[in-house]
Amino acid sequence: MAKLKTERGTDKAVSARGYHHGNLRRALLEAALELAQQHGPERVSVREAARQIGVSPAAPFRHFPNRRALMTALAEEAGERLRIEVRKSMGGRERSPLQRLRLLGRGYLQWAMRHPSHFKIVSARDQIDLEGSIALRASIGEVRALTEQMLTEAQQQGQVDAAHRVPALALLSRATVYGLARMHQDGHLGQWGVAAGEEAVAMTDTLDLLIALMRRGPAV
Amino acid sequence: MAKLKTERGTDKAVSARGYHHGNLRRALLEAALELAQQHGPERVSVREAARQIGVSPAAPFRHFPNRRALMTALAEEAGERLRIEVRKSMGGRERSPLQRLRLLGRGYLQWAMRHPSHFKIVSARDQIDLEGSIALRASIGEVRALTEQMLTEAQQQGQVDAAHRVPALALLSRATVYGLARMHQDGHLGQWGVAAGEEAVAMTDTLDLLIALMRRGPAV
DNA sequence: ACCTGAACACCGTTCAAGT
DNA sequence: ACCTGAACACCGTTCAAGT
Repeated sequence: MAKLKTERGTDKAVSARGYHHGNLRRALLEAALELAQQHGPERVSVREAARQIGVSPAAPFRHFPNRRALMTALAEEAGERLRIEVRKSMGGRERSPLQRLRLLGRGYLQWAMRHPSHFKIVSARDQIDLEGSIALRASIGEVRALTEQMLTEAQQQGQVDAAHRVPALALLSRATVYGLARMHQDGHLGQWGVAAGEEAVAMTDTLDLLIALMRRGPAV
Repeated sequence: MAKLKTERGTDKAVSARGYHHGNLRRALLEAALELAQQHGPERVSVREAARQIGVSPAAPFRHFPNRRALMTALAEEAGERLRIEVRKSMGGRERSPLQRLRLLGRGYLQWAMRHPSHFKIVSARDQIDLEGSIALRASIGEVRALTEQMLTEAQQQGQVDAAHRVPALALLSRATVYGLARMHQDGHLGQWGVAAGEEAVAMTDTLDLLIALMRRGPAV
């Protein structure tokens, strides 16, 4: 059996009592995520996380300068997962660019629906420090790059009217997908005629509608 | 000169000292709004509002059962203003339905940009009780009704392809506008290639792009 | 009818002191 | 190097008591 190692490379068993915890940083992130899943990110408390781990209320501040830094670290992990999910769902070059853009959006929407806490954390701008996080900006940046790439290729292959600017098309795509995910999260879909349980189909149908509108009609 | 009356119909001057405040409810809403404008809605504190008014920390709870009810009341006022603004910006029937839909969206976006605190409050779902507020749901409902009405008329007049379902077109419109307003509020526009100071034009350009895609091209 | 004072159970954060 | 204990300045909310 392979030896389990802690991050520092010691072989000391993690479950032993009496030590200075060993990996409090990791434990804090996990406890905070669990709290976010239970009551929403805005109600994650550093003290409560410390309490659940069995450590003093001051201990977390050795690993995170403040609450916001904890939440930002959580958002970085969530953003990375989203980035990976989106990449995976697009598939490879055997598909058309517009089809891949659609799958990108679909992957984003499905991830947001399946992992509401994670999505809440990445989009909880008032709780995290987006400007200060290069990791988070990099994750978002890759999604944007992929979006623009698909649109550029779609125009080159005549799937999308080249009269429209790619950055504008990308922003429209992003606003639509982000708006749908947010409406879902904020509980607004019901107000817009989506029956309970029909959220998933309504969201993907809306995305499909945008893709259909972008697709160049039969040549005149 | 007309006599100014308080809500209870007494003529007692509001500025007099020593009374049981007279209109604490109104004063709380104003203090809370000011705090929201200063540090964001999530940092509005009932105690701080009471302090600024010069009343005990327990007094507010005579007028609002809890903090959430205060925030919801604030959101109701903001939602009503948004509804009025949107109605106004649409103009009358001398304009085409699709043009009016565009103006509706534009009015929404401009209001969100000009009154960021108010927009933050209406969209701060975790701080307010949307389900419990008929007023707020009514404001949102009217915006939705207007959106669907414009799209129905646009289809009848041949401006929009009748092959697409109106509720789907309405949801796409809403998601786009809400998404743009949210991206602006959440500080995501910079990440999507919008230069500082160009937010307003980028947002309306994106809306215009959606309207252009919805408009039926020259008949085949 | 409306407000105060005091209390309770919470926060985030700091800092000296312990191991 | 990492954590504790105690403290400080805050919260939201309740409740008896005051006017």
